[in-house]
Amino acid sequence: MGRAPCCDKASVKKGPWSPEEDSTLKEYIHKNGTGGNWIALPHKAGLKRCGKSCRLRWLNYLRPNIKHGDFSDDEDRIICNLFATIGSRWSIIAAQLPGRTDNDIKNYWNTKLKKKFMQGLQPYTIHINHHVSMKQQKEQQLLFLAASSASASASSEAAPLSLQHLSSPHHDYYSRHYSGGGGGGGGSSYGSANNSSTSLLSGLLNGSEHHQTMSTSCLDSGGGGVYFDELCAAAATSAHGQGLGMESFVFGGSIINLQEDHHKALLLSAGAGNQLDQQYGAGCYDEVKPPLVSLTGGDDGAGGTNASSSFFYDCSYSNNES
DNA sequence: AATCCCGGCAACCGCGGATAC
DNA sequence: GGTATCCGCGGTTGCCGGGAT
Repeated sequence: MGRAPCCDKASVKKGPWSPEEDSTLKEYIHKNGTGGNWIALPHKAGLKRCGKSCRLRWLNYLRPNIKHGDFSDDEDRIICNLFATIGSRWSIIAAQLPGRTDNDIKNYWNTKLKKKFMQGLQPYTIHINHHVSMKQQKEQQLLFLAASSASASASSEAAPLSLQHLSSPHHDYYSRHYSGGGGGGGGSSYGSANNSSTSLLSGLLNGSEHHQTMSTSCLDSGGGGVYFDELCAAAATSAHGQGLGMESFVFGGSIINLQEDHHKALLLSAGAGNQLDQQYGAGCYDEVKPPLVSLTGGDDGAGGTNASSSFFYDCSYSNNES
């Protein structure tokens, strides 16, 4: 059975909003609020519009403190970083940019920023070597995009600061345990994408071809924002072969031994991501035996922790130019 | 000057998830 | 637990204006 339409399409007006409609909607919401029901709102306000249309108009144009156009370099950087981390989650990206709407950012990305971003992009291919679910394939595509985007940034003059560190890695093979702040509030897939992209990023920057089996454990406590810088810091540090010993990592001032304190490490990584903001360059990783790569992600420290998903890939990635 | 093409952007559509009943 | 409804999101469409021919 199909879903009932939210309004009578024959009797609602479509197309661009007139100034009169704008002021009617604005006045109504200022006086009465949205009432928590967008479907009923146009009727109450005396508008011949669909509730969804009213909602969109209000959120994107009429509500206070909306900014349009003139994206700053900082905003560009944030958008690029977040896109590389979580993909086209425009609402999450918009949440990091006060006054910007998801639609605005989406349009800006599609029309301008993407081209800027893709300049200098190296062609890479990821080969999935065994059957994976559709969801996993989707994530894999996201990882590819994230890795590609990050690679492009690393070679661009306008590269995000965090990514400018990513060059000439010292080791022949990276197989590490990353811990960084991930995407809070969004669920497991963000954590997966974040951290796997970090791994792929290291690999892509490292050389022409690698084969890994990746086990991605995702921790997410449903907290606040997305902190790609932490991932970059972790990736940057590992790319330069810095940090403490290979058996341990620093997190929030504590030295964590991964072999002995694995569970604690996971909890910490999920709950202390924000501390990496203060310890920007402190990479958090541990070397494990190839071909197993264990990746953990977390959020920005808000709320509790729960393990939300775990899955495996067997994939290789190669630089098509080599 | 007229036409075509293209980029930018506002708005719509359809889907998935959340919630109410 | 099942169904209906609403909300929010991301993808897509289509209009409009400006530049090129």
